[in-house]
Amino acid sequence: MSAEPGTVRPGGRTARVRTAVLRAAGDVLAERGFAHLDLADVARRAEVGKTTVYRRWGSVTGLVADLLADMAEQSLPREETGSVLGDLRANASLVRWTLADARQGALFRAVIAAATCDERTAQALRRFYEVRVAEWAPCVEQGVARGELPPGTDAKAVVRAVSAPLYYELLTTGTAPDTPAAERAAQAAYAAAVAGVYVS
Amino acid sequence: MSAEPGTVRPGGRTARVRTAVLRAAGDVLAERGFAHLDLADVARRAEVGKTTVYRRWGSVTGLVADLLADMAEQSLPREETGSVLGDLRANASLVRWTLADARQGALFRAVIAAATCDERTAQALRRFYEVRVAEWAPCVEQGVARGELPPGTDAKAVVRAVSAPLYYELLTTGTAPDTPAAERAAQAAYAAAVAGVYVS
DNA sequence: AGCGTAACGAAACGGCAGGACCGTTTAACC
DNA sequence: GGTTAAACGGTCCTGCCGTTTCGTTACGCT
Repeated sequence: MSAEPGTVRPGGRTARVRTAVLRAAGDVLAERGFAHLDLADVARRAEVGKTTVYRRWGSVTGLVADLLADMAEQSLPREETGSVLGDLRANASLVRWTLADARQGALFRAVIAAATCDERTAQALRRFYEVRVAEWAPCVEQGVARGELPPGTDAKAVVRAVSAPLYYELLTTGTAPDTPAAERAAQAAYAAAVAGVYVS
Repeated sequence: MSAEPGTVRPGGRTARVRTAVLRAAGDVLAERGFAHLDLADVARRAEVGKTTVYRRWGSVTGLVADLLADMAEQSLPREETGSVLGDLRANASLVRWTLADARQGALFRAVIAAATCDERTAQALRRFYEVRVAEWAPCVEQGVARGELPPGTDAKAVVRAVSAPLYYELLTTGTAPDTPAAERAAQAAYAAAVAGVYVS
């Protein structure tokens, strides 16, 4: 557990290797999918020794988990539109755009698949969503303060309610949701919140 | 493509083998998860030749797809409570119960993972949801007819809106949703539908 | 009941993912 | 700039997944 390679000596080369491998893994994921994610192939594309990939990441799920952690760091700041519905719309649009993106959409599908197999990946996924949800929760809290939503509304629950139908559509239809779907997701979450469904 | 084993001569032995293998596969999924689904292991548990499993199902995803198709056949009839909200509650409860069940919950996780890798499995999954959603859509249509929901409401969209947060919770937290979560899912879908979000 | 063949089962085979070994490079510290 | 060991990379290899082969069983049909 201790002495994870890459943590003791995070100098120039080590960081370069990590960057190259994660980039290559993203490429493979986007164009070939999770099932064809071969660590040797990733190593070849990254122009890195196969041994290194196996030593540092160990398995496909480990690599995907690290890729997710890397993505969690570069999170976009949320917009503020002045109203809850506007903010939820912005959030829905952001999620939709993320899922529609070739690299990110493929990554999410892969991550979800990997999380059902591997506990470490599942933890990474949970942490990612906690961060994302916590980031957007304030817009709901502001809405409560402004009197747009009933007091006691569970802010995180509302944010999750926006994402849920979009991910559900991605998984059940296989294609990323379109703009009207994002609009409906925001509207639905807003309507439910106004009705007091998320009052704890 | 033609001459799929098991279709030409579906007599006693062939059917027995299919039953035993599907049962064993469900057991392995429930107790070891999708990642550890080894066809040789399944064959051993089913007391069936390894060759047979590979010949008839070919791969892990193929087996999972068949398992899903088998489950699709034994669908429970929906309840009718007399009100849209009551029916949606019943639906949410059914979904929750399904996801909480050890065998079925594990199966769904596996199917979702497999669907992201394999196109045939993805098709099987879509067909399954189409059937399930179409089965529950009438309760929404009845609600429209009774004047509980605005005319022009997309019945299937409402039904999907009930399931979405439950599946989302299963995937992002790794645990099956609880009873209050199911209640919220039904309430939220109802509130959004009343607000006219799903009017096409 | 008896025949033909679809489907099953045991064992041997092959390819490849994943790991072991060991020499080489280079980051970190003085 | 010199030293140390952390990390990289090439090569070989081993174990397992999936396949092929061929003999056996028993289902469907008349």
